[in-house]
Amino acid sequence: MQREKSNIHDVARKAGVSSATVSRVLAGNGSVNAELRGRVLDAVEVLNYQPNRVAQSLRVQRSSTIGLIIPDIQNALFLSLVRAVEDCAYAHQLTVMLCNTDDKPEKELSYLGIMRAQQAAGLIVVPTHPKDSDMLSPVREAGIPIVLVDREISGFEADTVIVDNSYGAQIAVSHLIAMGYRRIAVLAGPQELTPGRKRLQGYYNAHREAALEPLPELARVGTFKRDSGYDLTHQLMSLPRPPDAIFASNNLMALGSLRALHERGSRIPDEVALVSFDDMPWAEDLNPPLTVVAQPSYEMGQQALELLLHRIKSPDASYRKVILQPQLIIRQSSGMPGH
Amino acid sequence: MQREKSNIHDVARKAGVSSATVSRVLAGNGSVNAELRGRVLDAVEVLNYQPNRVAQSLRVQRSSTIGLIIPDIQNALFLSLVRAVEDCAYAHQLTVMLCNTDDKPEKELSYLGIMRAQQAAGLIVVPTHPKDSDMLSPVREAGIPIVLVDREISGFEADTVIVDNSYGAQIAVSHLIAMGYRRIAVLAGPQELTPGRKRLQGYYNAHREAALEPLPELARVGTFKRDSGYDLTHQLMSLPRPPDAIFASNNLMALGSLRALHERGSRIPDEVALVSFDDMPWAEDLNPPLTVVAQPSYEMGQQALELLLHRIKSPDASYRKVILQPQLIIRQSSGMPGH
DNA sequence: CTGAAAGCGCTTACAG
DNA sequence: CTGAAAGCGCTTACAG
Repeated sequence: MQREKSNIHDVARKAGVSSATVSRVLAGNGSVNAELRGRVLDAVEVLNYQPNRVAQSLRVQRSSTIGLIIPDIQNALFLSLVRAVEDCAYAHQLTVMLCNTDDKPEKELSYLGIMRAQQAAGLIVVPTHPKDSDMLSPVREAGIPIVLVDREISGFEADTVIVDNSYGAQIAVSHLIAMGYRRIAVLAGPQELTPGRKRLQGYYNAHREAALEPLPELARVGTFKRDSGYDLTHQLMSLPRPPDAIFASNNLMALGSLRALHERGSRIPDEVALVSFDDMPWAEDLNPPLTVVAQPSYEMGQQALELLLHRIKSPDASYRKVILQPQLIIRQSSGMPGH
Repeated sequence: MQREKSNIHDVARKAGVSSATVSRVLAGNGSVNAELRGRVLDAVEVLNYQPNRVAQSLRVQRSSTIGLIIPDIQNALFLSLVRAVEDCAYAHQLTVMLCNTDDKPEKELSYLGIMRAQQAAGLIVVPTHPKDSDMLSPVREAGIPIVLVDREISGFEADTVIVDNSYGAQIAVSHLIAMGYRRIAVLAGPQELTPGRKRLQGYYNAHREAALEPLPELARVGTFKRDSGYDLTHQLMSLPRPPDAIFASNNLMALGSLRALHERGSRIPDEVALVSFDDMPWAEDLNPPLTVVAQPSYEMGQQALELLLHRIKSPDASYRKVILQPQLIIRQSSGMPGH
């Protein structure tokens, strides 16, 4: 049982070499005589030595930790994203620091400071606010690469991974139109951020394409939260002429909407259809199974980490934007079995 | 725009004091003359100085990061746990490193090594294997406190947060018995770990209490995964005399079971009831809304962090075990509307 | 190919 | 109350 932690000098002493040589062997930098290398490796083995990452980080001025700054892990989109980032990071010997902002700029700012103090190797961030550029820029200028996911920020060019939001919303709504629905409501997200705005645009685009006049009272703007979807749905269904279909702009809103519809005893999709942006692993088990526009969230995480790794290696390369295609998955909440 | 990162000496120079004084002011250790303190604070402000956490960690031989080692964040139980730990850690100026083991001992071992190299302030771990003591002990002996969550490990006494698993399973199964079900199947988890074992015990206890003979062919042992719940349910329902109720030992198994039942067109709960261990935020929106035994998972995370903080402060205090009570939440999957 | 030495940015006895 | 100095464990020019 090796109680005392050994450091590089212990290894050096045991192997009869200098600590520089130990470092070279372990890092694979520079060439080392085969015999010395063998002695070093033996000593490492015997002492169960593992380099101290903190010391390494201080010395090279960069840690092997990446910060993952997202609104909330309880949102299925980010859940899958987190898993992807963690998987890829693990494969690259990086660790990930999880930061939930709850979409609050002050929390984001706080985390940004911590990540900087922590010398993060890089950051993957879902910005909380259109003006995030002000807090993101100093961090990047301090030498920490940043890749943006899900949302774009004006005045802050950066490596970015997004989904074609307006297209996604459009295929969802077009599908509803094709199924015969004509009074389609939209539960829109915040219009300050790209996903909320683009998805609402997609909703209008689908109407335009079908030469349908969108009904102003059926377009409601809320937040990407469960409660918002819940409240908005109750409002909508209390209208003198309620909608015959609802397009929810994200998974949380859809869940809230579903809850409200169940409370009212609305039959889905006979009385009102429901389609959601974002897939969830349990979407098929909901009542009824939910038609969704799935974002390739796992892939988004993978791509984000790849962009980040590339940026770390080549700080001056030009920025890349990866736009992934969402996909319509038709389940029962948008069928019209009664027709 | 402060491009260059400033260090403690820059601040000291600007304030006309030594770096030791700057350190004292910022850390709040030792008393510092009010005027000097003011000058330091001003300099910090002007230079937008933030102490380098890596250097701090190296110096004090302990980082302000805690490692959270769980099987899989996609499991609703751990999802909520992670959120709780992150919230509390944030309140205590700690960051959390997320590590998914997929219940693979080799991944756990690897992460343990990394956390050690990272000088983690402490670890919250859901052990993957009954023999985990062998890998956990060296880490603890190296000075990193560990608190166990969800599972206990023989030969490794430690601060622990668990739920009363056998009680939870028992109230779930007793509820089914009370509802009139008599052929109750159990989808049991791995018997090597406490949750799987205790929940199966609870299943038997409920039968004993009701003076009912459990039917051997209805007790199936699998893994805590979706596929396992799915496969086992298909097997069970293909029996000459299938069960009239199923108790799933965790949320993932329940989801798999639900899927299988839907595929077979089994009517729930008329034909077969389903009760699950673990609540999920969307359990009420499933088809049908799922009766569950809810673990207070958020609270488990809070408690775990508290135990850890206490352990860090008092390394030699005696170990504490927190046992939380699960709670039965009756929804429609266990009702018998047809009777 | 190898080693002695400097230094990353802090904190904390130690001395005054 | 304050400062000079040592040292945490590494890596990497630099010299040989």
